[in-house]
Amino acid sequence: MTAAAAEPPAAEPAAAEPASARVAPLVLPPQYAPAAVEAALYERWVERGVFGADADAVRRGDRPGYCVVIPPPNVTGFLHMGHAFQHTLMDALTRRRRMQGYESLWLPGMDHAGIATQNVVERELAKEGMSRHDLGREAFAARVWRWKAEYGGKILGQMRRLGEGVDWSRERFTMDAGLSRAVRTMFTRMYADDLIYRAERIINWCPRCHTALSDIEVEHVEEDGELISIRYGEGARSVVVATTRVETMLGDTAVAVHPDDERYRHLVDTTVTLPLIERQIPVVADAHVDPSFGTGAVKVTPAHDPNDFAIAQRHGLPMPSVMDEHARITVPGPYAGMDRFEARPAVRAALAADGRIVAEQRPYRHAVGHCSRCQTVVEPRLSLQWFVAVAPLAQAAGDAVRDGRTAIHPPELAGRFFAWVDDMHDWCISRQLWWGHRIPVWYCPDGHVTVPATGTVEDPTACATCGRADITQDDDVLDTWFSSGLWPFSTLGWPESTADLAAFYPTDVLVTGYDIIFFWVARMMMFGLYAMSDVPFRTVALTGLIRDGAGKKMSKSHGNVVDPLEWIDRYGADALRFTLARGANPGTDVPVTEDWVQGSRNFANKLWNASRFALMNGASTATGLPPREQLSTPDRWILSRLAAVTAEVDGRYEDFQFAKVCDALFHFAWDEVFDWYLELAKIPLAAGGEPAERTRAVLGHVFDQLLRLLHPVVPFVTETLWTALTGAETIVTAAWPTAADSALFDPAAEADVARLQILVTEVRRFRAEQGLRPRQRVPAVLVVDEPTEAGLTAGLTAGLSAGLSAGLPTGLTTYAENIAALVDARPLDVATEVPAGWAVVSAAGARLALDLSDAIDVGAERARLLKAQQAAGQELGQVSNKLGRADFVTKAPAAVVTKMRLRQGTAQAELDRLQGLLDALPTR
RNA sequence: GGACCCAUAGCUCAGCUGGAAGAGCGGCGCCCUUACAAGGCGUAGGCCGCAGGUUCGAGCCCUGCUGGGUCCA
Repeated sequence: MTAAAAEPPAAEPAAAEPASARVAPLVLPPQYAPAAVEAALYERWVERGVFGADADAVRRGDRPGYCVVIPPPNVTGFLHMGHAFQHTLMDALTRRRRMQGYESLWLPGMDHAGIATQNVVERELAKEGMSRHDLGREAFAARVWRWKAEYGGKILGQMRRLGEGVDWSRERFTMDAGLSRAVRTMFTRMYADDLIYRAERIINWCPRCHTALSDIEVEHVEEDGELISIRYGEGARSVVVATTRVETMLGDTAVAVHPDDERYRHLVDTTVTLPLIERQIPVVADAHVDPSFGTGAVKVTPAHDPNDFAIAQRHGLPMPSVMDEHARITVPGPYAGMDRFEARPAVRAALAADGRIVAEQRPYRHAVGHCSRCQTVVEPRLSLQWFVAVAPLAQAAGDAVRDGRTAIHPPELAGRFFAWVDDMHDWCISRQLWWGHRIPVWYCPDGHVTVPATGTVEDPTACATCGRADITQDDDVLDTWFSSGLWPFSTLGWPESTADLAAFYPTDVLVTGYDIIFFWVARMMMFGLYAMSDVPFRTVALTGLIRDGAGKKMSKSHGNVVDPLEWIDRYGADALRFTLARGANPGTDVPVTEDWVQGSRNFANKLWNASRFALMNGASTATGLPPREQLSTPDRWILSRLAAVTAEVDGRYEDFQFAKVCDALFHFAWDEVFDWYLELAKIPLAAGGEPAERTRAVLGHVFDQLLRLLHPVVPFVTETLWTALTGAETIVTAAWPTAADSALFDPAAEADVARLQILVTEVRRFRAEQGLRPRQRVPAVLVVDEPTEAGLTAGLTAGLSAGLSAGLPTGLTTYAENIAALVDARPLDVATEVPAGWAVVSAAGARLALDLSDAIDVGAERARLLKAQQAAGQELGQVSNKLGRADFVTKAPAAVVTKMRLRQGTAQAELDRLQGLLDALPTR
């Protein structure tokens, strides 16, 4: 990497001199070196505050507001490919809006990740031979804060590497004072509204983390287990039940059967003997038992299974716990103190010895819940916890989507959302941790509960019921998600009514993966609607999952995780971003491999070199576009195409079609601007004078607009090139191109260039098939039937506009020199007849003859023409067949029939053309 | 077990309300042409998973089947 690359050329006073006088200095090296410029560009953006959003500007009505909040990453986390993916999309959305003149706020921050962070710090302590209990609660919390200051939030630095245009002045953390106040406010308000309650329920317990987990913190994994069938009772008074967790039978308090099940009717309301324990337990009839599953009888362990708990509640059964917080057996006797996984075979052996086991199925595939933080098998456990009564909130969240206040993109994934909110269990929000927002509830020794009134900041000092001063606060903290759910408004200052809230709430878009729709969407929706009486975001844009090249989900367990930073190092942030955005079809998964990133890097480099060519040839935005009548056909063509692509890109952004945005820009840039317009521009640039000036202006305009259109996705390379082209400060706040200028649409120019492309392509193909070396120049003539203007030949040989043609399509004769250059023919002349022995290529209504010195491969050419003729004949046959059917002609829409007739004509003409070429082939 | 999504070129995916099968990468051939070999030019490759149905017409709509995937139990 050169010094020139490290110093972005933006500061050059490019526009100061007349464009014609500018001999562009070769400040740009022939290869783009992202690593040399990215960090400096990012620092400059932040220093200049280009990402800062001004709420007052929105309030004053200067600019509309636009806001995206980042679903807060975990303070212990690092940037993974999924982040890079979603953040790229959010960055593109907010950068485009910023360019469109919105006051665009992209708000960053992190959540405190209660379990994960506590685990990290506890591991640290363990290395010092300590536990958090040795430190005590306050010292432990202080230690976590210290850890955060030193090691936490690595991801924020990595976000800079990716080029994320976030407003760092608004960075938030869920444990900050402001957000903590939001949590306290939310809790107390919901408590007052009876939306939060405390109850003894079966919750998911992690025996390693020693805390309750919510349903979504449990991951179900298919595992090979065993299904053991056990006989309870004796003889006619016996029943067989099956279980995968034999040890829980120590806590059984009943056997349940379906009330209509004839097989067990005689047993209902009697008792059977529970083996090993030798306790009589009742047989109860419960309609929730599935008579077709297993034997139709189920053992009931109320304290260790949610379904059994429900049965026990309905039948007033006792609910003894048989395990402690470590999942060790507490039942007195031989198993006391055993871990559940030790007790399992021990209990099974004892049952076997007792002749109780009637069947064993092994392996038995079934889903086992694991702690999402430490992968320990979760134990359902009866305990006293705090819950959110979600029914009314979930209903409101569902309704907001149903009635369109929040749109889900793509719409077919809305079903996932409804499936979740329409069948949501109450949410367990208490956690037996020391890191998090402590539950704002106090108890007095008499058992009274004190919850501060909403809005009070101070902790209570006396029991609200009896006035006793010796009250103690609940030991537990709130689920991290309780604070993350407030994110879209707590970060904007809620519960204060701030300028930020007024300007930016509801936020515009939430970008997240369809796999975790319930995490973010459902909870933020519930809380936003409750606290703000409005949805937290207008739109939810769902992305797919990042997969590896083989289509496997990227995950640690698969061992296929790629660190995005590595690819940024190797190929640049823009290459990674472009790859991810280009794969982003709404709601579908994105496989990424290094090949793709390489391809994107190649594109950035191509853009770099094309821009470099333009700059070296004096491309400039200083003069603006010349008047239309001075523009050449290629000029008008590329401007027309630019207008069309601008419109397309704009439209695709509105539907979150990032893949199509990128694809449209990729093809426009490479296939049209770089491959054709630049080649066509070389002629007037070489000619100098007015044509060169005109071309410099058009080049300047096209690159200016193209770079702007690309900027939201590839910010670094576009910033570098655009500032070099325009001499302006930064592209970040440059105006977003609009397609409003439809005057630029020019179908005639597009048609002319299309014909030119067809002719050139045909000639190139012919040359290649004839074995001509790419740079081998051969004499050629454009064959015209009847030159009706005397100036034609003169005009062509001068390489300038003859402006007329006979037997040639408009514009083609004008660009004889272009054609000559494009097909490596030299010189290109004009004649009315094909010189004897020359080969002829005909296309787009023109004929071009090449002097191959009688050396053409007649056989090869004949074979190709025959093949082409066959294809054309097939087309003609199909179309004619269709047109020959009365059904089609009468029932198909007129437009389709017309189109079909047109195709028929085209096919016939093609056949004729090919026949002409065949006839003209030497017969040797 | 329940629900949803997917099946199109060797690979990964586009294909809008049904009216001539597309891209990227990879493959093959020729070129180091003064913007670019991270490049240029040309080119091959597809009973659109299977079986029915609707329609003048189906990659697209309907039914069933098979094979993948995801989420929830």
